[in-house]
Amino acid sequence: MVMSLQTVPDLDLESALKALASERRLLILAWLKDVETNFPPQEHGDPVEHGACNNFIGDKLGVSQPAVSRHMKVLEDADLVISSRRKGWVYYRRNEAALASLATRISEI
Amino acid sequence: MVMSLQTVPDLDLESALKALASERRLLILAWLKDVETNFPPQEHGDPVEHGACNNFIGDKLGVSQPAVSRHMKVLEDADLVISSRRKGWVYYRRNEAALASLATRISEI
DNA sequence: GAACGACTTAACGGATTAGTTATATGGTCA
DNA sequence: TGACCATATAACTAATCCGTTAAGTCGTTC
Repeated sequence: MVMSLQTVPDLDLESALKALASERRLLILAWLKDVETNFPPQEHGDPVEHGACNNFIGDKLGVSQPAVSRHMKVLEDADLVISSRRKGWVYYRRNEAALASLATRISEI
Repeated sequence: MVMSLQTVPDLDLESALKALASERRLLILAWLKDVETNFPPQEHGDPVEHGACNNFIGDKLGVSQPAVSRHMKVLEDADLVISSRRKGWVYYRRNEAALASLATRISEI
């Protein structure tokens, strides 16, 4: 797949908007802006490089683990976060390129 | 209520996102960018000043009249469109200030 | 290889959303 | 005033969303 430096052409506007249209998921994205501040220290997975792990997000969100899993799947399916698996944990970080592209697309609505 | 020239401070991000997270409503907003091109001529209500009337939007959308009414209510409740009543018809136009403000808010997510 | 732990999937229930048709409501105009 | 017409509301149904608990999967680690 080819993409330019500025945009993420195959970003699905409607699914991205649906993913954002949730207070909990907006919270998660806000927390992921500063993983070191918003989450406890992690043994594996650098907070800046890999993000925060599913488990910690769930603790902070105050919902069950399956609920977090699904929220993160919605965000990942919409390409707004990127996951990486390390030593049994799943870490999520923001997809800044897609988020920037989404903002541009919305400015054209 | 005081608002600056640039932003709409009381814009409810979540309800605006929920309002946008619908293919039909995205279509409506796109059509309202150019009412003269996208809708038949109207007797009352200037297309540029007042927008398009509920009835025409429904025809174009291909759903029942109550369905349009509710879509427009969602958009209006989210402050993304502005309605004006004239001679029994309701016209809707885009709220460009709110849409611009929303784009800014989303660029900060 | 067996136990453990993080995550996923399944199954269920309640709330919301989106469509329909039928029925008000209410302003316009003869 | 009375008929008409655009819109709004009501009532209902189907689909989706979001939470839960329980069970399954799979890699880690001892």
